[in-house]
Amino acid sequence: MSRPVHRSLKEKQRQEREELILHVVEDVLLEKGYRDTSMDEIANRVGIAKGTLYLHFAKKEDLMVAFFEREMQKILSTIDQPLPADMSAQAKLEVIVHAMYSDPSGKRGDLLYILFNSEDFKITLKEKSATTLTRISDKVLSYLEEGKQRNEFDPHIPTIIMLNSFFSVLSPRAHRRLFQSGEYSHMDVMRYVERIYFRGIGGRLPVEDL
Amino acid sequence: MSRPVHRSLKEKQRQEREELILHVVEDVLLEKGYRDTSMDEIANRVGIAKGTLYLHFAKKEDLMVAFFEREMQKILSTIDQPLPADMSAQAKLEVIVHAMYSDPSGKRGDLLYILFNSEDFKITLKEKSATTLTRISDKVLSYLEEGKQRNEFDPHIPTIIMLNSFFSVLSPRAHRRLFQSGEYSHMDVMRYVERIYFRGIGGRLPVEDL
Amino acid sequence: MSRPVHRSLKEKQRQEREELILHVVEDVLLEKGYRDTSMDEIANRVGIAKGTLYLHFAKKEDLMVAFFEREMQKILSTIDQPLPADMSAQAKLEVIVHAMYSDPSGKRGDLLYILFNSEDFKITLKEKSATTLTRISDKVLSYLEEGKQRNEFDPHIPTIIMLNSFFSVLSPRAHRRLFQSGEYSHMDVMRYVERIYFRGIGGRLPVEDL
Amino acid sequence: MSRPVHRSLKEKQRQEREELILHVVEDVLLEKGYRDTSMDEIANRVGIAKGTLYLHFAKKEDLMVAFFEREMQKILSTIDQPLPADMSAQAKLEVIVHAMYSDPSGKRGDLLYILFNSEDFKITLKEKSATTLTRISDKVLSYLEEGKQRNEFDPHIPTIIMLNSFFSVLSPRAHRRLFQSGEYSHMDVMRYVERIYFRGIGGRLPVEDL
DNA sequence: GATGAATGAGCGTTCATTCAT
DNA sequence: AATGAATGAACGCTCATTCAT
Repeated sequence: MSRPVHRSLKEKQRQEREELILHVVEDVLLEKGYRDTSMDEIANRVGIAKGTLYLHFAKKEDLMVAFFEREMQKILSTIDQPLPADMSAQAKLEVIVHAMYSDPSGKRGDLLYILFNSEDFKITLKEKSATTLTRISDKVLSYLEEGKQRNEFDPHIPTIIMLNSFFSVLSPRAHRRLFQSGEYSHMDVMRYVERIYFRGIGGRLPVEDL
Repeated sequence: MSRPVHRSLKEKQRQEREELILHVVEDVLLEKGYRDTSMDEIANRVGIAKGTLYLHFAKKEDLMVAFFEREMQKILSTIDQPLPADMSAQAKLEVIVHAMYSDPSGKRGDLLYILFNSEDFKITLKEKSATTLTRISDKVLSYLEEGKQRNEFDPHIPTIIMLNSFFSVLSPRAHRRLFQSGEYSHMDVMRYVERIYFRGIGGRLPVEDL
Repeated sequence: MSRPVHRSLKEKQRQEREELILHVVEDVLLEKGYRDTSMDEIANRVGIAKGTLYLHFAKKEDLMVAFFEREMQKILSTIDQPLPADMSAQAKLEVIVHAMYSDPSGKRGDLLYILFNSEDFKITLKEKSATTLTRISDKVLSYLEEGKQRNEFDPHIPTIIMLNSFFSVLSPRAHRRLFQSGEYSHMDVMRYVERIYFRGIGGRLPVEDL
Repeated sequence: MSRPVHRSLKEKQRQEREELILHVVEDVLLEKGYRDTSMDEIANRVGIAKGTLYLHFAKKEDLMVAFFEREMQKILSTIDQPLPADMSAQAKLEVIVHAMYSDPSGKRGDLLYILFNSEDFKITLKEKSATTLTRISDKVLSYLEEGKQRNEFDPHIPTIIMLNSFFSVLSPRAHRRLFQSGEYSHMDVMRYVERIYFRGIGGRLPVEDL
């Protein structure tokens, strides 16, 4: 029975390294952006030879796709759970906002930002991992529709425009410097921005403001 | 006394060419994005030698900085005129929105988008041309403050957060596909997004919605 | 006394695997040529690890040398049997031609072709396995000499030139497309080419042509 | 009028260097074969930077195609002149043989040999420069047909097989070592091989042999 | 000043070979 | 003995920058 153990050990090590690689990718992406992230630098930082990197991911693009796919899966797994039917549409959307943007460092949001804005890469990635992205986007869309039907949100604004605004206004990249300077916490900033967005689409104000 | 004349003639030609170069940069940037814009292509399209390009701008980055600097100066010159004191803060901000994003083609907005998103380039650029950007930003900031004092806008939201949201939500890039698909006009989209933003910060709804 | 048995068992397995490897090499060589035959592919097709391949052959080149060496040994063993003394020199040479080039598929000829033409590889190979090649070549040489003495072949042509021409004109690779297109059978082509060669060196025409 | 002069000077230098590059390509190809000829080595031997090589030829393949195209054009220009109608077919073919294979060094033949045998490269090249190659081949074909009609050559042998044999038997690569060892001159070897070929296809013997 | 030929560091990718297990 | 993960030198190619003319 030593074989399976051995194999799963190897497999475990492999996955651990893959994790390590993806971790480094995250760092470098955040520092340098997509185009300036070189396979050499990733390999060096991981502490492996460049060839080894290619044992895990056959192309740079594959590596990046894997990275973002994983990132989006994390979000999806958080938001894919059914929410109570009596929950307001806004509350449901707030759950999604937190899944997407509320990690302590604010990295998640920055990465999504890079994903959505990385020039040429964007197109390819969207083709390859459209599914996961679409599923997230569809979820948001359905809650926005629901909110309009329930008269939570302004029915005069096209849902598709609400959807686009959801992703652009809530992206924390824009607000990055604020919580990096320490003036506001990441959480504070997100709360204010949510308030702007939801009031903007006709939603209610948080209780504390009444 | 022929020297000064000669020199200013030369100088005029020089500036004309610089204009031409920056014009071409706009085209190529919009077509290909920052990273895929090569010095070769710019020189070719302008009809000058690559070396000549480097007489005007010592580095690719300098060229890009100059381009965006000029772009922001255009905006600044439009919004720098004093507005009637009895104009509402929101109306004043709408003037700025239109200066920034409302050219018929939507090019301006796309360029600002490229500017704000061009990976590593962004950081450098902000260092070099912070002044102009700051002056635009200060203008927006002062109108936001004014609006809060006049009770047009929600005083509970920090102005700095309103400011950041102003730039992120109103960026038309996010909505690009919408008016490129023809579903909505550029103007329609901007109107809806403005509505979301201004209502979001506590502003009034446009008259038509009352 | 169990050791020798064990060892010879191991040895037998080893040789069987070596056979298997060389078989696979044949396939891949024919499909891809020398340079595009990778150690990875060979190991995969054999079903062993790449490291194991290197236990048998220390370098890619060694593997190739071994393969061609064996190929030539096969030819040698066929042509090494003594032929009837009253057989004409031409008939004897035709036996060799058939040993070298006449397998149903035409594979043998293609392999010799690859051997003789594999760019840099050729030189090294000739050094390492000159012996077997020389023995084949000597056989041909002796029959050519014999034919000249018996007045079968033109005594004015240096035997060494006859020898070189023997290998070049009879290589079926040159004629490959012909029998691959189906216009002529492999056998037809070989017969015509033999006719050209033997008449060329002064030999008789086949009976059917008289 | 200095401009045209200047330009043609530049152009001249450009062509001179292109010549130099193609010369180096010839050397390296003969030494290492197609696959082992690297752009780095070519550039180094020419004494220019790698990038400069790419100013002349956009891809390795283009460089190789250019090289072989030029080589074949040389042959074509020699054999494309009309020959006297009363010349025998064999004499006409001998003109072609000399054009193809009779340079003092025997390099030409070796290069054609590399061209015809360079594994993957062959296919691409044949596509790109099929025309020139076809024109040479057609010329040979037409003379062979002519010879058969005039009863110079054996009408029982298919012309296409004569054609293939023409290129394979007369390739001097096979005979390289002979004249490299000094035993026979390049010219001697070619004369003997021609004799074998032409007698082989039913042609007459040279006068000296009667 | 204007040119554009020349440069060379850097990129993503491959693969024969090694070596810890 | 057998494995296959790991290596790293080498490849073809690009492009911002320089510099002789």
